[in-house]
Amino acid sequence: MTALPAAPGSLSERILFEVRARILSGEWPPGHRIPFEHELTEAYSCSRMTVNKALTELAKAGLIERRRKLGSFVARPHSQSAMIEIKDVGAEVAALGLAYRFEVLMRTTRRATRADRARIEVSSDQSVLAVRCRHDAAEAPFCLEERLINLAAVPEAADEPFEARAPGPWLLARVPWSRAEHRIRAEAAGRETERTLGLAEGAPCLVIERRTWSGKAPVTQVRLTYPASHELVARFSPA
Amino acid sequence: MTALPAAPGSLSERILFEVRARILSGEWPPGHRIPFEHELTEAYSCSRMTVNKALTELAKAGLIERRRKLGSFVARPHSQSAMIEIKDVGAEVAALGLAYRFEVLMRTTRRATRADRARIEVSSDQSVLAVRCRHDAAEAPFCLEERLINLAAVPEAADEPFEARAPGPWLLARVPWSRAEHRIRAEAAGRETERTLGLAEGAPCLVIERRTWSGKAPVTQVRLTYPASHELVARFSPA
DNA sequence: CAGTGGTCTAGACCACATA
DNA sequence: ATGTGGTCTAGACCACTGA
Repeated sequence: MTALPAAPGSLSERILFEVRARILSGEWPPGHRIPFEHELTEAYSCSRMTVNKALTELAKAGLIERRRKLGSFVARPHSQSAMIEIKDVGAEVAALGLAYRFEVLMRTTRRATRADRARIEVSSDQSVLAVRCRHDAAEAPFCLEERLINLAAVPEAADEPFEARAPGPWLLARVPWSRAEHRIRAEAAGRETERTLGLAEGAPCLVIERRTWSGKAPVTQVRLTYPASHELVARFSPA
Repeated sequence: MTALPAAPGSLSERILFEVRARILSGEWPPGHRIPFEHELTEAYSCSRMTVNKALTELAKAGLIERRRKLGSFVARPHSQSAMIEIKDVGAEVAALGLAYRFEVLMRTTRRATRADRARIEVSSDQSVLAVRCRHDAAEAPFCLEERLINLAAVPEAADEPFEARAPGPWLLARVPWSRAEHRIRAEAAGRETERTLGLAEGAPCLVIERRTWSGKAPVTQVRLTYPASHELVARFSPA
């Protein structure tokens, strides 16, 4: 085993970092059996719990696979997968260092139409609140938000004007969400979008749709439309 | 405390699930102090390590914040953030149940041009391999791949024809990556893209750019262009 | 059957932040 | 000074799985 750079904090973290470094550097390639727990216990002069904590975390991160009786093995990467973070629009603009504001363009309460029910899982006799917002960065249109809120799940929303806070953060502070589904795609701007965001005809837009549930109850569906200049960025390291 | 549904597996997992259920249900709202470790130790008749394991995981997932002397508190959600998974193109097509094939359209080795260096962090005297591929699903164009490979980091790539395996999986199996950066945006198709994917002029496309490093060395940069019909989908639950 | 990981215990010492 | 969490120990029992 070659020398390794110093590692941080606790002992179990150090073990985690050093094993991970050997995997990522290729010194321990996929399929390689890493030392048994009792061997690492000796190597680091510590108890098995400490080693186990590090290896359990590596296993949860998908870097190793553990098999009883056989040992722990460097995992073969299954998919070139990665994770990307999708932030709240206001926070996103603030992170860019730009002045943020939003304006509610439309706000209607209605029985769920057929189109609504395609967007959010409510029955036809339930009421939804439909909101359309424009988010601005540095006084320029930044994003169009089209949202449905299930009033059966969030009855207080019926009386909320969304003047101080945009619907997104308002809901976030109020309803604990347990599940979300995102869809991201490119789309040509429709007439409504062109007008609101000041785009040319058929300009490409980035569309993010998010549906949110609390337990089994659907809470909200939102469609965020950005001009093509907008980028989603994500940095990701394994584990 | 109200009754809770049965929970899985180990005791520490049960504790994790039950505390999380109370947070997600809103029974313990943001800012609420959850029981001290020694209280949960009593409630579950177990040792502190077992409780600590569950709470440490909740803290790492961002659901609670722990402060010495004060206790553990339900976190106020900072950003309406979520994670999305980006798979390998071949795996993606296979997951759709469609026949997959790919074709290498172009393959050139060259000293890094100015344009190359904007895409991947190499110096002007280093060589890169530029590859263009078309990925097909069910005999129809699915995705255009434009890739640069840093030959200083992956010299074997110079002699690889990418006939059996596409560059993505080939690299994945060969180079352990430690860091990746993704950018996702909408774009109007250029002339090259229109022709390769069979699109109309200026059709909106979803573009995913990924840069990958192994340690500090840049390995590859890839640009995947999809027609607008393509969607990225992600389901996400906290923790 | 033997050896691995999965989980838990009952204690311990320490750092840290409040009071 | 006190009480919390952060970490670790030195054992233990069990389940699984290959030989």
